[in-house]
Parts: sequence; C-alpha cells; structure tokens
Amino acid sequence: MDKSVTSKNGAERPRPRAADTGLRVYENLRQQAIEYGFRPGERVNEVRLATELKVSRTPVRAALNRLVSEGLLTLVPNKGFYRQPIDIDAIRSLFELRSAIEAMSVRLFCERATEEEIDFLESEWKSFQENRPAMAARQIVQHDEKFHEAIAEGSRNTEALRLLRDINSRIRFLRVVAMERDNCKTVTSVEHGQILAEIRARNTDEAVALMSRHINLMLNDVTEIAREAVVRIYLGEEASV
Amino acid sequence: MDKSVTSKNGAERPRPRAADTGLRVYENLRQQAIEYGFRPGERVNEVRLATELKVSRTPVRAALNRLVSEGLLTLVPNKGFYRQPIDIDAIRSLFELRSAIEAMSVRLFCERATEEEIDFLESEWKSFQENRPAMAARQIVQHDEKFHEAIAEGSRNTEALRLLRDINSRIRFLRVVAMERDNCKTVTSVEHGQILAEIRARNTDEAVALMSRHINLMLNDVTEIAREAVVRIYLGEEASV
DNA sequence: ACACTTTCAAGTGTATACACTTTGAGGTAA
DNA sequence: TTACCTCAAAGTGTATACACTTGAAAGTGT
Repeated sequence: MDKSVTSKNGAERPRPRAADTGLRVYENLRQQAIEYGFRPGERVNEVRLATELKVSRTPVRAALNRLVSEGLLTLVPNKGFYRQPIDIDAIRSLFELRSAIEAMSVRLFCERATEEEIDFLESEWKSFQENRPAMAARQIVQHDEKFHEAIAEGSRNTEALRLLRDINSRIRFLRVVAMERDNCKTVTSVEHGQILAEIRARNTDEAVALMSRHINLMLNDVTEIAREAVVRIYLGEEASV
Repeated sequence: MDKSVTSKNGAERPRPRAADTGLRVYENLRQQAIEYGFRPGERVNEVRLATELKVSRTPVRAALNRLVSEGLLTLVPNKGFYRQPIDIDAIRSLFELRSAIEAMSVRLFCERATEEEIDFLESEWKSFQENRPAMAARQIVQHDEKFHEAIAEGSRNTEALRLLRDINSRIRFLRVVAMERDNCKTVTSVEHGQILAEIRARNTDEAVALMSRHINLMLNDVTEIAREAVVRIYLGEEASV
C-alpha cells in the first residue's frame, strides 16, 4: 500500500498530495492579473510564480494559457506571457461593448424576469443604498457589478452573463479608480434606483435608455481615468516597496 | 516514435529540434473542436491527440486549456477535457448576443466608417452576389461572416470584432446546416444588399433595424436547426468510417 | 443469480529534465 | 568612444517520468 516511502538513505517525506492545485493556481493568477499584480506590459515570470505558489511550472503554464484566451495576457513566442497593456482603444471598446450587452440584458430582463426576481433586485438595491455611505470604492464597484449581473442573469442569457463577468474583470480596476475620483459614489445607486423603477413598471424602452446612459457616462473620460489608473498602479507598487 | 535524429556523421542526436509546434497544435485542435471533430459531450483523449499530431501531451494540454476559456471545451477534474455539448439554451443565447453586438457594430460603422470602407464592403458584396449561385453552404457562410466582420472592423471596436469571431466559430456549424436547409442562400446576400444601401446613405437607424431582423430570423428555428446539426454530426461520423 | 471486493489498464495531473532562445555583461578591436 | 563578438545566466518550450484517479472487468462469497 504505502510504497511512497522507499527512501534509501534517511527518512524521505511522502508527498503532501494537494488535491485542487490546478484551480487554486488558476484563480490566484487570474486575480493577480485582474488587479494588476502584473504590471501592464510586463512579462510574467513562470518560475517566480511557481516558487511563490509552491508548485511546478506546469499548473502555472496551464493557468496562463487560459488567461491568454480570456484577454488578460498575451503570449509572445520564446519570450513568454505578458500582461496586456492598458490600451485606451481596447478600454473604450470594452465600455461600448458592455453598453450594448447590458442594454440587451435589461430589455430581455423586462420581458422575461419574474416578479420575484425584481423583488430580489430591489432588496439588494435597498441594502446597497443603505450601506453605500460607509463603503469603499472597491466595495461599491463590487455591489454595482452584482446589480448588473443580476439583471443579466434574469435575462435568461447565459452567454451574456458569462461575457459580462469577463468584461467586468477586465475593467474593474479602472472602475474602482473612477469611483474614487468624484461623486460617482452617489450617482451609481441613484441611477440604479431609476432603472429599477422602470423595470418594475416593465417600461422596457425607458429602462434600456437609462441603462445605456448609465454606462455611457463613463465613456466620456475613459482617457483621463486610464491615465490615473496607470499612476495608481505604479504608485501602489512604489508605496508597498 | 522518432525521438532521435541521425546527424551527418552517423552519431545520434537526442532531440530533432523545436519549431512552431505550439501554434500549429492549437489551431489544429481549435478547428477540430469547431467542426465537431470532437463530438458534443465527448471526452477528448489527450494521448490520442498527441500521437496523432506527433507531439507530446504538453502542447496538447496547453491548447486544450485555452479552448476551455474560449467556451469550446470544459474541464472536469480528474476526468479530462470534454467538448461542450450542443445546448439549445446556449445557442439561443449566442444568437441573441450576436444580434446585440452586430446592431452596435453597424451603428458605429455608420458613424465612423470612411467612404473607402463602404466602397470595399460593396465590392466584396458584389463579388459575393455574383458567385453565390455556385457556392456551397460552407462557402456562403464564410462570405457571410466576412461581410459582418468587415462591418465590425469598420466600427473601430476591436473587442467587438474579437468577440464576433469567437461567437461565429461557435455557431458556424449550425449556420452551415441552416444554410443548406432552405432558401437562406438567396436571402442572405439580398439582405446584405439592403443593409449596405442604408449604410451608404448613413441611415443609421434603418441599418440597425435591418441588421437586427437579419440576424433574428434564425432565432425562430434554432431548435430545429440544432436537431438537424446533431444528426449531421453523427451521420458524418458514420459516413467517414 | 447478486452484491461486494480486488485488480488493473487507461488516462489525467504534476514534477522534472533538458534543449533551445533570449538577453545582457564584459571583453576586444577599430 | 563605439561597434561587434563571446558567452554564460535566465527563462521558455517540449518531452518524459511517475503518482494518483477512474472505471470496468474479473474474481469471491452468499
């Protein structure tokens, strides 16, 4: 049975046998990529990551390969994996895309959602509304994403939900920065309330219009936000060193 | 099984050499996945693929990992990679999603495209129009995708283009089946012509409306098409054996 | 016949070995 | 100096070794 202890000289320790290594590594690296633990344009060092996570390069490379197809990294042959740089054009594209998807989602939500789902959305919004003053930008964004994802879920379009989550993780950092800048903190939940009211009344067109405007607001100063995000990324690194 | 190579002087060298195997394997497997070389729900056998492609399991697994994040495969721990089954709900979702994205694309195209890009679109359409009678369903779909991707490209939204390509590869098989069914062959290019006319006149709203209708047409009988696709997949396998 | 082990081949998941590529430092010559 | 060469360290890409898991067939007892 126990054939692992075939040490010839001295007591050799049997392997720890991690069970869910792959998933753990993937989620860890994904989080690091999203939060710009890898700086934009930077090459990610496989061996360093492997030693940090106490695994071999194999599961690390598996995760990195998946992150390539998720748009977070790129792979340059014989050079390695690179964190996707902050590209204003790509960011603008993502916001436009999100606008189109969420417009569709809220339209389908109006058509397909049950009253219970609307009730749930409203209760979530109320608790958001109450706790908002005490929340950090990071948490507000998190709640904001929840709200929008709940709509996507109620739209009965699984692919839209999947895509929305992917997009959100790619622009999350920027949105936190934007949220910290100015009065977005109050605006967000107010607008959610307005959208909710239109949904409640099943006024599809009005809900769609509000949603589009809600998202397009940020499109205007994407450039400035991106610039501030870059500062934040490198400043954060400086500060922690 | 050739793990060594005889050099000029007759001595055996341990390794042949490295090439661009990674990309080759990835594209090969991606194509197989798209065309249902792996049958829906089937587990893909890594060792079989590796021997077929005359490589080790390493680049095979790298490619399969990427295909997971592209939505073509799923990974079940300790079991392996499985081709995503044909799920009516997912397919309907993809068509809805495509409708939303392309509506956005054509709107932005109307606003942003140069006259030259419209000229190009028109010339492409004309050649499509002329050759259509002699074309197989497969080729028609290919041209159809080109037309839509050209619009996405002219919309200056790189992420929409990327996403559209991903979606297209996931529903291509179904669209070929649908194209073979009935008179879609003529309808497609006619509708493209109408859309083109509105684009030429920069009638944004009309172009968007036509595009939405153009895509939503197929939503009606997705279920029937999917059923026929399944038959085709398994019949094709029988025939080739 | 049936339920329950045992066994083992097939296959996945991770670690490791090793060749190839890139890169940068140091040395040499014009 | 500057351009060029050399070479060694660092790091990627692939192959392979091997432990673990799964699944199913063969065996065992009732």
